[in-house]
Amino acid sequence: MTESLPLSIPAPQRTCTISEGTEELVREMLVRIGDRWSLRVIETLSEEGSFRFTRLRERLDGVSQKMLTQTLRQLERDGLVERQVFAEVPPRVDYRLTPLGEELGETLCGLWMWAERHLCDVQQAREAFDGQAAPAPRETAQAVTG
Amino acid sequence: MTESLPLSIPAPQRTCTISEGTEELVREMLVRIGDRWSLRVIETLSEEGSFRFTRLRERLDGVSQKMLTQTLRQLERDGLVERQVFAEVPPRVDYRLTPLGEELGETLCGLWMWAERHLCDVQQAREAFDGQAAPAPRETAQAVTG
DNA sequence: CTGGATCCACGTGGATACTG
DNA sequence: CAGTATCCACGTGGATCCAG
Repeated sequence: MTESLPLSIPAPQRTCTISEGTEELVREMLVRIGDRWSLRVIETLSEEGSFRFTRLRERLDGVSQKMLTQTLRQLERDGLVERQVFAEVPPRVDYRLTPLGEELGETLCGLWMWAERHLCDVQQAREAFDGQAAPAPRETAQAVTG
Repeated sequence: MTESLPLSIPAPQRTCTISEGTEELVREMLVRIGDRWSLRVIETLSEEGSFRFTRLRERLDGVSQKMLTQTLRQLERDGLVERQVFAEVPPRVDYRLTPLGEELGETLCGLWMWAERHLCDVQQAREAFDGQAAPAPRETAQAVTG
């Protein structure tokens, strides 16, 4: 298990060497894009470029106005999404991914493919876990004798 | 970003659109490992192999007993973490990553490196966003004169 | 059309007490 | 030592109303 440290980081290139903050940021980003809508926003914008508010909301069928606004604000704050406001009547606002957001989307692709590869594995693991939870007290189910 | 990817990912140009269930699973996994402790559990187990409950809890200083148990259960349910119960007194339980969990950890490495590369970018974006929120009504900051 | 503000339901995480 | 159960605080997401 020491042949490859998956989560250890080789060598930072940037001047901001904050190994501490990196873990924090990773978790923050996971939480951020793991919320109900961010991932779909990134996916949609990544595939089809620019979207205006209402059009985007239609695409993410089920999202409330508040949540879409909130989601877009958070993504914008992290520099992942860019807002372009047109001084028109009625108001028009376009949203699109920044280069930073696009790169994150590409990075997410690795996770995407992991999920695709192991979708069945996870589902089976869950079924097995849930299945053995009911019939037996599982605490002693696979107890090892020495 | 093909040169820095740890996995043999074929350089996606855009978000890879796959099946419905995959997106759901991706979001689930993001939420799961994005919670307060899962990422650290995976990281710790990935780096140092097997851990028993209390030892692991010491490592994740700050985690409550309930949350560690809950976190481990969820990871176990998804087939990412394996439990080994010893029928001893006092009780002993060892936790370690499954191959599936290790592969996920490796996949997460891509995200990790993204965060490392763009830690400054994100921080600056946040400062810029928060900074312009107060002084100006930002809605008309980059408005287009149509 | 865009989106801020408010009220509310619910899930999650933490502290504590107790069990095997 | 490992784990369950309970109570509680808080954040998050949704519905709705209101404003530019």
